[in-house]
Amino acid sequence: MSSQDVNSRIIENEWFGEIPAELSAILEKEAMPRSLVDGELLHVKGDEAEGVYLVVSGRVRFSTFGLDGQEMLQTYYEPGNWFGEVSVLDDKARMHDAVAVGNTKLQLLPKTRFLIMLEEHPELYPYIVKMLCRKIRIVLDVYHDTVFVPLHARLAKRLLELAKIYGKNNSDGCLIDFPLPQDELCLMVHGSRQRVNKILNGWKNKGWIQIDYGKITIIDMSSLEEVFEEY
Amino acid sequence: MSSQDVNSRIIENEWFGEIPAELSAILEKEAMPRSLVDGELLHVKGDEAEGVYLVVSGRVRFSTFGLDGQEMLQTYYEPGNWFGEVSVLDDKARMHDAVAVGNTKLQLLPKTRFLIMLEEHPELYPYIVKMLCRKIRIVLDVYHDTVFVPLHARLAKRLLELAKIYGKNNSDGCLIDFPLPQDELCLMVHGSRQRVNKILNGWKNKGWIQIDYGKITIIDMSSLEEVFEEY
DNA sequence: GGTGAACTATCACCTAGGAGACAGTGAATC
DNA sequence: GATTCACTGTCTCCTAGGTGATAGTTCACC
Repeated sequence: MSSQDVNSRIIENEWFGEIPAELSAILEKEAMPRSLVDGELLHVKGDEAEGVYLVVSGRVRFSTFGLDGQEMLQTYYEPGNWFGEVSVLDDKARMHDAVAVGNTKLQLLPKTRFLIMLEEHPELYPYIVKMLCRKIRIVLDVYHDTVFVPLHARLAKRLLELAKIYGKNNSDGCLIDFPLPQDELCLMVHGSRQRVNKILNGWKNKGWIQIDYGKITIIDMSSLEEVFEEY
Repeated sequence: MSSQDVNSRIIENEWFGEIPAELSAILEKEAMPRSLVDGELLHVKGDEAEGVYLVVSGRVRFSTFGLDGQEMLQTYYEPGNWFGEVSVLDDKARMHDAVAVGNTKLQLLPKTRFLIMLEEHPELYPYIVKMLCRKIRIVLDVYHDTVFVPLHARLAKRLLELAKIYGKNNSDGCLIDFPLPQDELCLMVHGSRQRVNKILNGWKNKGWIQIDYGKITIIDMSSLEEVFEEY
């Protein structure tokens, strides 16, 4: 809805930078390295939490599945992001499947070490709390959208978000510099490939976007913004 | 999905009891009374947070709206519950509309007082953190359901949850002792009145539930459980 | 005990969007 | 430069579930 919301999901992948030096120092120094090959499963929904992970290189895909095997892509974690705190903080099962995309290096800070760190540095709590609040807002926002906002508007919104995270401006417009086959986009907005393709082509014909093999370039941002603002 | 999940939304309305005596003492003593008449608006989405509220009597309805005015009911807060922490903790806008149902008495603990209390009692942080984690899990779970789970299964799930919260066992079965016109149920599961009615009548004909004016009694819990476990 | 408001029950119809099938096209690999 | 595979483009058909209209019930209140 508001352009404020548009930013929210992006920040999710950026909060690592906000954190006080202490925490990132501990994370980077004390964590144990962990390597995954392309497609390797880090954990599945229901697993117990080992700890908190920092992505060093590669990418981690976070998703859940319906009973019919239908996937819902939650997010990707990129180098510099970290993830997995919720299950550590509340000592409950993981809520997503996590899979490496490309050969991936992580740093694992074990659960107990993370919790001890919090005890030793209670001044970190406000940061943790703010992060959790942000996650609540993000999820509520996405939930709201999937209930109220039609597919084409969700798609527009998601493209704009991707552009903000991965966008590279070039002569044609803003290229989303991320491997983005349309199937992938479908999983993000939870629509069928056929529909998503049709909507994208509609926009292409209007000159709003450019579609290449595995790449999308946004030519007319403001038209896309209108699409979801007026859904 | 799992019966674990079924409980999750209930706990949301029960966590007040888990909180250490200090916090509830402060909340109950230092908060300022606030009275609302039936239907009175406490705040809307986008408002700045005044503080944290404790429900003393009456009920508060939390919901959001789509552009077309379509309502989505998030939850009710009952006497003993408190709400509104997220916006206080992260100092951002409210995410829901809050409306009094029936004449309602609240206690308001102003934002600054709440934050000072946290500074003075950092030992409360773990509780706050766990509560936020629970909220994340609840919202993710509901989100997952609305994406993957068909209406009839969501409805079954919701009825069982309501039965756990408001259920009173009597000779017929488990009466959901809460003003529950079918429109209300529709807002909760986000389905149309006609569909919900049809599904309910299907179950009535199978003898699983009993439908009265504004009341539903669950006769056969396990059949309803199967409905959403096998959706 | 009569009237109106709130609620339940069901029609018939409509629409968004999912599913299957299959053809075309770029791109990677040998 | 031919083969294969991943990806895009478009059909056609199908289904879940929304909408509108309308009638019957229950209740609350005068």
